[in-house]
Amino acid sequence: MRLSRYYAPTLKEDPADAEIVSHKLLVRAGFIRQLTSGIYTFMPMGLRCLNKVAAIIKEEMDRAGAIQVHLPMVQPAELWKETGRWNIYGKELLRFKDRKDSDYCLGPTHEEVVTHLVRGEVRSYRQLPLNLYQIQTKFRDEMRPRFGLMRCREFVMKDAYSFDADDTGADSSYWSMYEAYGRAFSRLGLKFKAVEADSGPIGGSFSHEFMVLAATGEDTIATCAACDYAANLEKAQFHFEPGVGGEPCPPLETVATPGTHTVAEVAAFLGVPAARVVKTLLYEADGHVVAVLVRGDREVNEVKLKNFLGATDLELAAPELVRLVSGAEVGFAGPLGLKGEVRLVADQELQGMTDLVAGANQTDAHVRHLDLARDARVTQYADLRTVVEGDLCPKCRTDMTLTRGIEVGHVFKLGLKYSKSMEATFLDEAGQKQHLIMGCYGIGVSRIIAAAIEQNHDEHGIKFPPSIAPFEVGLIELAGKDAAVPAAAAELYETLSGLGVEVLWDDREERPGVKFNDIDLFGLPIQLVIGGKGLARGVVEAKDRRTGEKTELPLAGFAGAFAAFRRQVWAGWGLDLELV
RNA sequence: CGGGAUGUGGCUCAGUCUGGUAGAGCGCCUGGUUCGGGACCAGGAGACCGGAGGUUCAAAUCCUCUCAUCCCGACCA
Repeated sequence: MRLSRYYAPTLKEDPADAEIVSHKLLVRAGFIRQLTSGIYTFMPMGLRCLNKVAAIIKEEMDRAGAIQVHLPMVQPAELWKETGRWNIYGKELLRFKDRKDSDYCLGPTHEEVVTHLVRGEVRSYRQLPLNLYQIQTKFRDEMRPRFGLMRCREFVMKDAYSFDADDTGADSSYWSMYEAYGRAFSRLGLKFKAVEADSGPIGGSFSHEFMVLAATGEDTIATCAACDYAANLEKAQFHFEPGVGGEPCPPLETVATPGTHTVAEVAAFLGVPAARVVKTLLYEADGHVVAVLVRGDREVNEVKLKNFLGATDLELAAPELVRLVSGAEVGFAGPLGLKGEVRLVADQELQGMTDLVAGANQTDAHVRHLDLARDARVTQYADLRTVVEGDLCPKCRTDMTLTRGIEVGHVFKLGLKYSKSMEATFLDEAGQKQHLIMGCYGIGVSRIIAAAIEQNHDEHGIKFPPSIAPFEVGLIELAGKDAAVPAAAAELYETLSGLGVEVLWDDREERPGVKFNDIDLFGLPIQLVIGGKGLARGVVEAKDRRTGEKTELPLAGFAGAFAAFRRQVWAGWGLDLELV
């Protein structure tokens, strides 16, 4: 492709509304333009990149035995009412009416549609297992779209849905997708990690997220350096050593602690470590008030709490409710003397602890010398806190570290949730009616582009892994007055095209600096520069965008020399040219 | 949905406090000189200052309403 005739307008300055590097670079390099909040146009370069990513994912899905379909983006409300999600999905589901005043929505996901499709056609266990996938534009009316392609309202996603006759089969479908995802992300040139994820209220099943490691990630993951344990912080467990138990302490007493609302303030005021302060949080779980106790230096993990309580709806109690239940301003709630039916649960670390400080359920007062076993009526102890750096790995008891990640894939064993609500059944070998066991598997195709850039860039621009770069080679011609150069560049372009290499040929009448900067910005993995001086010596300059290393390739026998250089560039990315 | 901020040529911004009829850099067009890491000179095009209403002799500037975008938070198959 001749750049002079292409459409890839670049910008010298960062766009004002971009915050993170991938967003800035995608706009500057002319890959995308925002149309409105969370909705982007893919320009030629961006589209090529998107297609590259999609093609690799498609190949790996096909290899894993999934079959491609294309499901409608516009979906009737009836299907969503069957599963109850029409009411529970919330505002993220963009709803509208057609001319006949019927309700519709734009598909944020396609469980209803595939299940509907399959229940009409699959009747026998002989037709199973079945795995259908699509690569499609989804729409979720996010409250706060942000970060360019990272969190859009309109985005491209690959979603697959498996249907199995029995649990063993469903597990096997799950792990087959898990493996396919690993292969796909490797081929995409990403540094990633599969982590255990919360399976939510669907229950009983399991789930993994595929995270691209990057400091700007929206998720935090806990990883073990020694073994393969890795989990989303929402889900992360740790090895717990029960304490030896506290010494007996003096009787409970109430002390005035005026104006001390936070744990830090209370600890400082009373001169005790934060770990000896009990943090009491009041939650509303499905309409019931629950008081949750954790050590003052810990954070409640709401996912763990929700799962422990078996609640579908969990949120921190509003200030008015806190005042009603504790009889005090926010900041002074404690385990003793809460009013009404309040369930009292505590983090396991507090079990057996004595001589603690806690809120007194009176404004401006706390209690000290609290012995939970002696003074309070804790219903249950459980792991309710969020993992922190240095907690021990639940598998091998090594220190864990916390890192940031971008979720680019999620595999999920759904079980019977949709097949039951939508009556998707088949006849088993015994002629018995059974519900299909489902799994769903998503990959954020457009988000992968942003993730790849977050992971691979420098001050000059993007560094694309060769497998997803819009073009593999950027060919810069530096003509000057030398009429021989354009001709040589044209010949080089033909040679490379003949080898099946995609080349973006900068044939513009621009100064060299402009060309170098644009090609760096685009992030094409291989740069070739042909100019008068090199041509006179019979060489082209080649640069590896990732490392910045330059070498010269002879024009005589160019194909061979290029092939070697190319293989080396791919290898630098951990990619095998022949396999991709 | 709460809190904060911003809307001025294609892009990045100044001007707003203290009203007097719009400016810079980049980009674009023409000509010339340049030509291996974002050139220089000369000339030029391009903005009803997000929108509506109001105050005033006079509004980008002050007031009211409204729309849009971004940031923080809550939320998140």
